[in-house]
Amino acid sequence: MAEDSTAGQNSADEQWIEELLSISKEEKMTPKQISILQAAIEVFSEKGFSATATSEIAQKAQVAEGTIFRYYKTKKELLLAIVGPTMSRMIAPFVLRNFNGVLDVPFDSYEEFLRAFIVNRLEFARKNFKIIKIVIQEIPFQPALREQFMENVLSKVLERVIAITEHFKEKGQLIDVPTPAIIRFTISSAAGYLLTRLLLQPEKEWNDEEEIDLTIRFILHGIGGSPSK
Amino acid sequence: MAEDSTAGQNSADEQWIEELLSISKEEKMTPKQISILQAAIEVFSEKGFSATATSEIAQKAQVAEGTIFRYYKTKKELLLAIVGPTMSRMIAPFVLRNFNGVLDVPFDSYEEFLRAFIVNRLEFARKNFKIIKIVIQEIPFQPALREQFMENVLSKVLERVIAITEHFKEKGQLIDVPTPAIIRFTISSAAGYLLTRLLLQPEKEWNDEEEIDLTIRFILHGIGGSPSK
Amino acid sequence: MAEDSTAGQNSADEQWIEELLSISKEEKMTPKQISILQAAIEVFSEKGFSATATSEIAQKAQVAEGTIFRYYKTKKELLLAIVGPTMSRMIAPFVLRNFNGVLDVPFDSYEEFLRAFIVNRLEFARKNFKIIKIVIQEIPFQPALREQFMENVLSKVLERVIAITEHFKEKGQLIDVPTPAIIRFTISSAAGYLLTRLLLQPEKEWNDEEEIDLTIRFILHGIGGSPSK
Amino acid sequence: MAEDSTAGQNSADEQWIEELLSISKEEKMTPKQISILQAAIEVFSEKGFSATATSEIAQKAQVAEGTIFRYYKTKKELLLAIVGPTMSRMIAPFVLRNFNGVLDVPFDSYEEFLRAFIVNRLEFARKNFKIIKIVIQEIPFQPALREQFMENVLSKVLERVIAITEHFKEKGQLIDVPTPAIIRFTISSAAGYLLTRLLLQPEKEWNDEEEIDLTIRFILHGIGGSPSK
DNA sequence: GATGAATGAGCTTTCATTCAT
DNA sequence: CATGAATGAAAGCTCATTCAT
Repeated sequence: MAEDSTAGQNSADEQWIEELLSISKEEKMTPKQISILQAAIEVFSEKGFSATATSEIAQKAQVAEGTIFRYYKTKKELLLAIVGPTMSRMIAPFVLRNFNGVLDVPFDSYEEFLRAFIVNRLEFARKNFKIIKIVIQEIPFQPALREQFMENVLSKVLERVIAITEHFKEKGQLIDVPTPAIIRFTISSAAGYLLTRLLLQPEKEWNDEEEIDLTIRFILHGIGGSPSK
Repeated sequence: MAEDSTAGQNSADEQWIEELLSISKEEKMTPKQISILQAAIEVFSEKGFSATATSEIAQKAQVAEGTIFRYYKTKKELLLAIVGPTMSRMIAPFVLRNFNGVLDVPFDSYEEFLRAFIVNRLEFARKNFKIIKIVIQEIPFQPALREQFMENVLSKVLERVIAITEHFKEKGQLIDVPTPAIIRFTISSAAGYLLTRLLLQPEKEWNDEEEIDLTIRFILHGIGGSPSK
Repeated sequence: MAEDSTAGQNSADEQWIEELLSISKEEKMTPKQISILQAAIEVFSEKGFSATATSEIAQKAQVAEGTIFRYYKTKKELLLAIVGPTMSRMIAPFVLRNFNGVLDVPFDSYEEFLRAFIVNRLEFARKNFKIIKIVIQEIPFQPALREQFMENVLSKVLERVIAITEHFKEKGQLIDVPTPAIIRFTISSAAGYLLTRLLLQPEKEWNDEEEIDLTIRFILHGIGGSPSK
Repeated sequence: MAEDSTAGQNSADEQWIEELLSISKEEKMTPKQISILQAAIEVFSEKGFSATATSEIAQKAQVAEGTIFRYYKTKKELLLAIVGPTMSRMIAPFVLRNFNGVLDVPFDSYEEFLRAFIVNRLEFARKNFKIIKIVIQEIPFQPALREQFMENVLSKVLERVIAITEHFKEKGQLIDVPTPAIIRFTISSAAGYLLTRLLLQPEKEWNDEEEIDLTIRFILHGIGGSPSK
């Protein structure tokens, strides 16, 4: 329905709703807490974690300074509260289909997988742009974050992606190159598009479908011309 | 050989110490100033600019805190003094050969260009790893930095790279895909290798020559297996 | 009687505590804020504005240093908060009787006016001695202060005093000398008494009534002996 | 002589020359030292002693920072070096004629004395305006200064002025009022003119001769009209 | 729960003073 | 003599955190 399709195109500012929903399954959040998180996401992504004053978050959240510390013992804990759940959801599409240990690859071709992967992560990145920016900025400086990322995100994603890659290698859809390299090529190319699309030239008019097609074709066949022929 | 030609380009980068310290160009730097810069690079890259206390820089540089401010009026000025010259040197290999407006492409094949480019930038990134990390971390938050980067680095590099790309497109060595996309694919793939190599898995034993070969082959021909068809 | 009428004017000044603390007018002040102001007045008048450390104010006010800056964003703002209201009250007796534009001179003789004026300002100066000292010390160096003084205090007082002076000149009670000179003579003589009384020889035993009588007689008749002939 | 009278009208900025001459009798000053003093006078009078940085003095004097401390061990010593000699010269006209204890009053009338006194001190104040400003500003805060002023200046001047006053009281030229009061009246009136003339309205066009006449007439006869007569 | 006044450690920056050259 | 690099104590100010209300 129109409802749904437009919902998919929701403004980036509403990213928190989705986030909150996934949290609300665990614990209820008060409106104050929600606006604290909203404000913190806003200011952290704009100024960086260290350069952000809790007083500014409080002001933007229309909340007393003390209230922030009622919910989150320290400023760092507030950071983790924002970034943790989003990191979990980064891997959702990879683990969802992997439950009960069955290695099932629901794609007929690597191309199909690639397209689903890029489209899906583009959507995710669009919705969680600010939080992702925070994650990337702070991972180098927050050991807790890096550890969580390595253990809960990267390793699980890799595990899954390795399986998929080798699945298609066996099917002959991928050339016989070490799996880590193939994964690196794929992710580099996909991430290159996402970054250009959302960060470097966000205001440019993009034809996503076309660009994704180009990107996939590149991943599969490269950019080398065949003049020899 | 590619080895030699890139080595020739490297020679510009090899002066990095002198150039970073701008000894050969503007004024001499005192040992104190040098150790301030070194300490600042160390701590900024380790903790981030905002989270770094000038007192820590002073301590690491074995210098009184006031001494820092004799050389750099503010902490931000110190940041720019570190980052500015390095940004200039990021583009050195691109502008060097572009002098007097002649569009000369000193490579017979795109592959040759690619190899020279990757080898050269890998060397540069290895030597300037910490500073590059600082640049990447602070560009989103320091308008002065972003502006300088956009105007002095990115635009000049792109201008040159566009010329090179279209040169090889005309020679039929590259497929007929919009130039921006080709550049994006190339840079994504190269950067993907550099990041993995230096940031994500720096401790892994890397066979650079082999990996660069793989990466170039990927850029030119992709990872799609042909036999499946 | 002069006594009564000046007492009536004094009543405005007698509220100095409340008024300085602006309790009756704008907002309530906390005890901490009051003791900050009191400590600041003390130390500023004793050491001068520039030579006063905020840490000393904090210590004297039994308050953490940060608390000062909760109430006053900068040290200079604290100065203005002390000095501003007092400057306003310097002119109170002059504007009070000037309401609704009517030029009324509630004194039968210049002598009566003089006595009321000197008594009233002596009282005011006695009560606000330290603040006045601060004002005088800082006016040459604080443009904001000087401007405020010129526009809000001096011009209004002069306007009123000119009117009074010309009123008594018309009545023949004052000789025909340019009004600015007359005002200068009067204020010099009155201020000369106040300064000697409060600043130069504060510990001397003063018979104020007698000295004021002498001063008024001087202003009116000078010190020239008549028998010279 | 013409020499002398024009020398008396020297521009205010050359006040230091006169000062230096009076010092040079004791010890030679180097050009550096002179420009340090000049610069210090300038900046102290403009910003106040405490708010002045020695670095600014050095800069304005075209001298290295260390040079200042070669001549004056501390910043305060520099202040005293400026202010001390000038204070001595404040009393010059009073002590000059008082040598060998003879009480000689070289004036036939108090009026004559007054005129000489005011003209002379106006000239002095004009030449030493900036230094006098510094003296007045810093006396409240520098005990050393206050002590020197009290002992070396005020007491000697008073001693002399008391003698003069009583001389003319005996001659019947002054009314029989306590001498301290008479002195106060005289000095207040004279100082009132000097301050108005040099500080409050320096840019106004003044007819000094006329104003001094008015002031003297005021001191002697007051401003009271004689309508009753 | 929610507040926001209060804190004090710590920040960046200034500055009088020293001293090797 | 003169310099100016170097110092480090102290300045003004910020900010994460606490706690009485």
